[in-house]
Parts: sequence; C-alpha cells; structure tokens
Amino acid sequence: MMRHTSLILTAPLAYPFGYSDIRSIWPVSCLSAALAVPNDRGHSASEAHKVSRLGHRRADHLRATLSERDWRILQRLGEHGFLTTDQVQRFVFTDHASPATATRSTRRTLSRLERHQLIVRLARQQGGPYGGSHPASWQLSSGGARLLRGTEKHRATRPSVRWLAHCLATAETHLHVRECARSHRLSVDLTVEPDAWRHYLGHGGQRLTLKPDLLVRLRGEDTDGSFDDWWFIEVDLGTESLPTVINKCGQYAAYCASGSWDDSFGVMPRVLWVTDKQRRVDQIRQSIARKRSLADGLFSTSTLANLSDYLDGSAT
DNA sequence: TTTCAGTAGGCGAATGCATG
DNA sequence: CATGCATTCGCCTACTGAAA
Repeated sequence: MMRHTSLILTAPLAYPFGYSDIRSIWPVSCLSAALAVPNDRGHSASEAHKVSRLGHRRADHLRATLSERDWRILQRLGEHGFLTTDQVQRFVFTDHASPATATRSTRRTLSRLERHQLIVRLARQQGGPYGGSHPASWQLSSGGARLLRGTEKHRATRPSVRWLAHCLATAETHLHVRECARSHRLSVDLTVEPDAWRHYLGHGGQRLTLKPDLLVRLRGEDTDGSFDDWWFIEVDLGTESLPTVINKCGQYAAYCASGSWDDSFGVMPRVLWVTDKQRRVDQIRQSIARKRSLADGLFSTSTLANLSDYLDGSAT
C-alpha cells in the first residue's frame, strides 16, 4: 500500500529558521542591523560585493583546481542563494571526526573560496540579546556564479531582510528534510525553487505557475510495505497574512483540480505548512479548516521540530 | 629524488559583543 | 566581571602536485 503525503513550510520571521536553541529567534531588527553594520573586515555589506572581476584565465585555473567539495559548496549556494556557515557545514562537511573539526574546516574552506572571489560574506551581528555572535552568511559572487553556471547573468546584490531570512529558512528546512531522511534511512530527492515550480492551466485555460519552495520525494519501507511520497514544501516566515496563506492554499487546490500533477508524480503531492511556532501552526490549521473549498487531507501543518513525524508517516 | 607551496585535519586559546 | 557563542588566530602534522 502506498502512503500518500506531502508538505509545505511556514515559519515566523525568525533567523536562522529552525535553530534548536533560544538563539533561533533572530528578530528582523537584528537581521537589519547585521546587514547594515560593517562586516568582519571593516567593509560595509555593499562594499563586500565590490570584488574585482574574475578573469577567464583565473576562472579556467579555478575550474581545474577546485575540489569536488568546493563545487558542492558553490552548488548549494547557487541553489539557495544564501547559507550560513553552519548550514554549509551541515550540507557538505559531514564526515569529520567531530563537529568542532568540521566547523573549523568549513570556515577555512569558505575563507579560501572568499579569497578566490567565488563567494561573498555578508555582514553579521556580533553580540546580541543572548550573547555571542550571529553566524556569518554567504552568497555566490558574480564570479562564483559564472564559474558554476557558465552565465554572466548574475550579480551579487545586497538582499532584503525578508529575502535573506526566507532563503536561510528554506535551506534550514532542506537540511531538516535530509537529516530526517538520513535518520529514518529514507531515500530523498529534493528540488529547490525555481526548479520545484510547476505549470498548470487555470479554469479559463490561462497558464499559471505553482511556486512551492521545495519539492520532496521520499522513498522507503514501513510496516505497510514500500512507499513513495511526494511533498510540496513552502517556507513562510509568518510574515504573510493568513488570507495570503489561504490564497496560496487555493492555488494548490487549483493545481490539484487541474490534474497536471498526474504526468509528473502520478499522485497529487500533499502540502505541508511548517512553522517554528505552534501558535502559527494552530492559526493556519484553523484557517484551512474554515475554508470549505480546500480539499480535505491535502494540507498539513507542522512545526519544524515535528517535521520528522510527517516524513516518517507517524503524523498526518 | 628533493624541495617547496598549497591545502587540510586537528587542537587550544583569544576576540568581540551584549546581557545579567 | 562572568557568561555564552561564533569566529579568528597560531601552531603542528600530513598529504599532494609541481618545480628544481
């Protein structure tokens, strides 16, 4: 019997999304400050993006000398737009003797890629309400993007607070899915937007686009046999109003009604909203329940902490 | 074959910062 | 001043590839 599940994520505006301790709550004001203050090297965030052009000769040399791990870092940054040092470590530096060693190795490698002008470090906040410094955030430089994608169409820009928070939250969710899959020994295929987007036709035949943040396929075995689950995951930081959330649910319902999912998935992926606050989970659940036009059983809502319960099928 | 430069793994200590 | 935490720095050792 095939279990049928899917997932969309929403989180309150906190940063980085899903951190396990109290420091997970990084209010927008702190993030704004981080983007405004000079970075570690005494440059402003905008100045940090002013890197000299990566010439063809040096690009060829880097292309030939970068390690497979270096490429994976660039690919992850290209995928998500922005990643914290911690997220890069959890994506790529997973085979070290200790987490501390992995952390040092991550920082050293990121610094080297920065020296090569392939990535850019965003300014970060030092100190704060709970002491300590906030993690550094990274993005591809224009040269790094050119090396990765072979295109000139990229300029490292200073992100808005909301966009940065959204990118980091999506990456955090991605990491949670992978870590959950690993701990439950599930096979996972994960697609990040815009590759996760899906086209479909509306009632009037107009061409519409469904824009989930993540598209996840999980395969494995449970007590009922093998399963092959598809999930749409949407990361929302609680900045959207509930009517906006419901409107988005309506788009998923329309996509479901269009039948466009049949060719891609064979089943309609379920949609899971995830937030890091139970209060927000309750609000979204109640709003969906009040909206009769939304298909029963299509939507689920969870905190990031409970994500594994959905992925392994113990929650619905 | 030897030397050298670059990189990485690993360890310990110091720094920067706001809070209590 | 102690605390908490991400980050930086210095040092050592080992490996690899290029150059002498």
